[in-house]
Amino acid sequence: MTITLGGHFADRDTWSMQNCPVARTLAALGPPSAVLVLSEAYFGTSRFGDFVRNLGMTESAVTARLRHLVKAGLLSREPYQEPGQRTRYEYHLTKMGLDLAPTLVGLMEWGENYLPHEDGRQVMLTHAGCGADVVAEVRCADGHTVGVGDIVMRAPSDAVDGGAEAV
Amino acid sequence: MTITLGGHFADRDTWSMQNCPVARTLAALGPPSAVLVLSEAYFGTSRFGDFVRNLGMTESAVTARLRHLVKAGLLSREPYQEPGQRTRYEYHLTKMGLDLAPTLVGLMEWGENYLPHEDGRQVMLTHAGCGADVVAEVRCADGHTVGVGDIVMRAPSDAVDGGAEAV
DNA sequence: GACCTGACTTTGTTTCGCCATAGTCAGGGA
DNA sequence: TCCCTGACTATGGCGAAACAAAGTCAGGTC
Repeated sequence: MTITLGGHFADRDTWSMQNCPVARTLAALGPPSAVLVLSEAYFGTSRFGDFVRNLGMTESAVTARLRHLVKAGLLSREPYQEPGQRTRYEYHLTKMGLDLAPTLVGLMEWGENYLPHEDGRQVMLTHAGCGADVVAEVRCADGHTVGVGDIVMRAPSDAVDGGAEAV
Repeated sequence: MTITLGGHFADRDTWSMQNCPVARTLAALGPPSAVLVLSEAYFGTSRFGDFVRNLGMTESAVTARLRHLVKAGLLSREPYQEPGQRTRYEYHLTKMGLDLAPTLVGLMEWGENYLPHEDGRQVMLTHAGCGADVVAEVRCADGHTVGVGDIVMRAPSDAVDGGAEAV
């Protein structure tokens, strides 16, 4: 079961993965440790020392990751100042960073479902509003849950053609 | 806006990212190139030579990535034989691999939304059943769309307590 | 057995990322 | 200015990953 390649993408041999959107996103993110830094930001961590302590990474590695994520626009670096102390900076998720929520939630759920901690599941994500379990899903704009086999990949111009066919 | 840390996770200083589910998933996936290999499998590619050609990676790199993904259970290695030819192997997504769809779709959408190709958006994912656009979303079991700020992270035992409070 | 060739292994090189460690910078207060 | 210390820089070492290139393996057919 795979994504159906339609229109422009129907012939797999005629297009390249080079510079595909997934690759572009991965470049913006950086190495796996960057994903962990981003996760940490999702958990509310914003200060340098806390990232270092919570992630168990060295200061130089955290510095490099944070810098890259700020440059990529996923985090913003904002000054703060405790009374009587110097100006420091916090790292906050930008809208760009927040929009990776399905990806992050998907990674977390997958890990809990397939590679649980030896003591079993450790993390539940729930909806503050209603208490129900939270997951990342693939859906369509009409609200259907879409399996991989029901996904069609096309070019924007192809989509227009598809609409014409529906008429 | 971040995930709310509840119950067991409320005090950020008392738990560690070490061996968290996201980290476990990332370890199972491997380096960014492994994500591209997995994406390729989502596009329907299954044969060694096609992975190599479509990804523009060397044979040895593809070999290493495929082997790791098979070992992690995301891909299965299945024999096939064209008439008059030797037995070869195809690499197919397992259920474990398929369940990373929200993550993969999220990466793709994010890339198209924030880092479009110079010629603009290249990829549209649509629902074969109704033609509507497909996206990865964070939702709760009751069907609500959940923003990051409305996500509560708790331990499974906490969730039980939460239920008691609701009563 | 020889041949074919897809798939994989090996080797050397380069690059990158992370670590440990030492040192420097920066922005306040005293 | 000095002191403090959070944040960052620099350096050397190591491992992983990817590449280029060469070589080997494996499962058929003839």
